[in-house]
Amino acid sequence: MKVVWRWVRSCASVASPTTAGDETVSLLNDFATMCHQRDLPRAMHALDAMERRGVRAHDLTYAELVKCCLARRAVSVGKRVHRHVFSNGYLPETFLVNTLLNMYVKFHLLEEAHKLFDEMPERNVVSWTTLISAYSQAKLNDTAMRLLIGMLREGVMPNMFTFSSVLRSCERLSDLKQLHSFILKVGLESDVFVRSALIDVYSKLGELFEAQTVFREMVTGDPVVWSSIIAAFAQHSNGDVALNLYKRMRRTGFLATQPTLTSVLRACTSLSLLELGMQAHVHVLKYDQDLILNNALLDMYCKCGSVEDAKLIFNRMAEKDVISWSTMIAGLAQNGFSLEALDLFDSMKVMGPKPNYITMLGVLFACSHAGLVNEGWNYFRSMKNLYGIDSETEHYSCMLDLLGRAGKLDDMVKLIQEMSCEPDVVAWRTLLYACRAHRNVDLATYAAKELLKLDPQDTGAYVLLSNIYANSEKWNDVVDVRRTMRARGIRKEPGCSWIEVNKQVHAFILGDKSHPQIDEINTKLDQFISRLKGAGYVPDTNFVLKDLEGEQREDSLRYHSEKLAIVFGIMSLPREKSIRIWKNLRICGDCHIFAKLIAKLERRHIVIRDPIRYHHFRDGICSCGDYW
DNA sequence: ATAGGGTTAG
Repeated sequence: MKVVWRWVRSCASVASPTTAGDETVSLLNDFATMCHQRDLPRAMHALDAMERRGVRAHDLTYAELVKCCLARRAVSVGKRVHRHVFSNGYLPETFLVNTLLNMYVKFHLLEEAHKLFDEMPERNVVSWTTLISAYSQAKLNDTAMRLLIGMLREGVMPNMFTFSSVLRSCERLSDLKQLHSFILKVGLESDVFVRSALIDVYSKLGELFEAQTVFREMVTGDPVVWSSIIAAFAQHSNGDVALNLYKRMRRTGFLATQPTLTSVLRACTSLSLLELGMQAHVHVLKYDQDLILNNALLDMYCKCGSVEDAKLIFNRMAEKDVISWSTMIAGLAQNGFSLEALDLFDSMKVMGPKPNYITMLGVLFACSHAGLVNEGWNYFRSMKNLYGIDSETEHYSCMLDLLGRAGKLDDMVKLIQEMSCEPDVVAWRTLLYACRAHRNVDLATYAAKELLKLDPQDTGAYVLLSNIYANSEKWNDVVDVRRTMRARGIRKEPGCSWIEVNKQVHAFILGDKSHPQIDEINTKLDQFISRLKGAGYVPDTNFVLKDLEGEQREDSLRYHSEKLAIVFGIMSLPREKSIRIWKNLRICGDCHIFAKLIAKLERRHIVIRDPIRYHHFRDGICSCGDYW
């Protein structure tokens, strides 16, 4: 192939300025000047004249022209230059073809790029890398990986550019390990682009430990490598590690950029650290035009239970995309403002972007938590027609939740049967929850069995089933379930509540007495309980898992972690501050009543965030309307 | 002539 290529090039008739006439010389000079000045119209005019005379310019000049087309986003002009460059059987230098290749890639004309790539007689590392990076960015990962193999087969050695591109197309850990050792062998691991890509991909494949190892081997500090590792931990619910890394990064002397701040906000969000999030907000103010950063800020305020601040930001944002709207709609719904969420969805239909399937999850959630069964059905049924959104399992789960809360167990079964996709763990679990709330033991048993078929390790299924039996006093069945759990080595996750006081997080775990002030908290809790009992509080033992009687049953409720956290909050925070608690399990009915009464008794605003939603307790009532 | 980090739901 190489021989033919040289031969063709030497035979092509090229007019060079030294042998051509004066007019041709000035024409070519003009052309070169236009190209360097990026004057596209006049350059193309000169090109017309050159074609009429059958002369051509130097390949370097054409490359300038192609870059000019790229900058002006002139697709058809670019294609004309492509034709001209290859006219009369002439084969341009590889760097010029690479420039054309790059142009097609940047115009997102992948097919054209690949066609040109196939026709190239000589392909160097830049040609391969340009194409690989194009496929990688288009998420056509298989093609990108196949191209890397083709490249190696032709004996072209990948460089750091190739690796940092192709790594992002690595979907299997085995491939990644192979690539990684190849990178080590050729000594490219110290390139900062390669390092940040390695961290990214290990993180994407859930290998945080490996990501951290790659990070630790960094010698020369680099802001993007820092940002990659911080994002890795923030995205995998290791908010505390992410925040510590961020502190270290700042100490090392790197400034907070938009991506790092976004990850910091996400970490604050997952840890419910409103105070710290507000501190980060101060830094965000520098970048108030950054859409992604504003979206993260919006989410932080919603998730940390401060909808008012979220609304202020939402209304002030100059640019809002589908994520901004979805975040705000879901945020309102989760905080108990379902009707406001649906109003916002109405405005979105008029003046916002097209809703996506996540937006619809927020809308259905709002209906579900407001008990709006008919509205929910309407939204669910019209999704496909109005917005072309297919119902995924998540949408079915929302609908099931809606029906379950409304006690429509028969409709739930019907919906599960007509699902277009296979019912998943969440669907069965939702049915199980509804059966508990509405005391349907037979259906519950069926749902639990289906659920355990899909996932025999589902702790929740055993606990729910056991609770349902306990609620209907079927103690023998309770014992059975617990025996199965023990046999399969399954343990109930202990209830855990956290509260932020003076920028420090205090954890309360069921049965754990390690908090330094635990005695004081317990005494205070006893006082509150007797005062509340005087005011008519009756502990609701329906939520006790154990087969115990009287005092003891009441006792195991007494130590629920959220009660301890509430009492600690009342003790440590001034009255004007909201008591914000987040917990790992859903709040039980007894703690819910307790929180309502204590909020009234102590004139406090209490916010409890569970894995699904928020409860704002104020003056004896909760924003969820006792419906959760 | 070719390469990097961030946001909604689950």
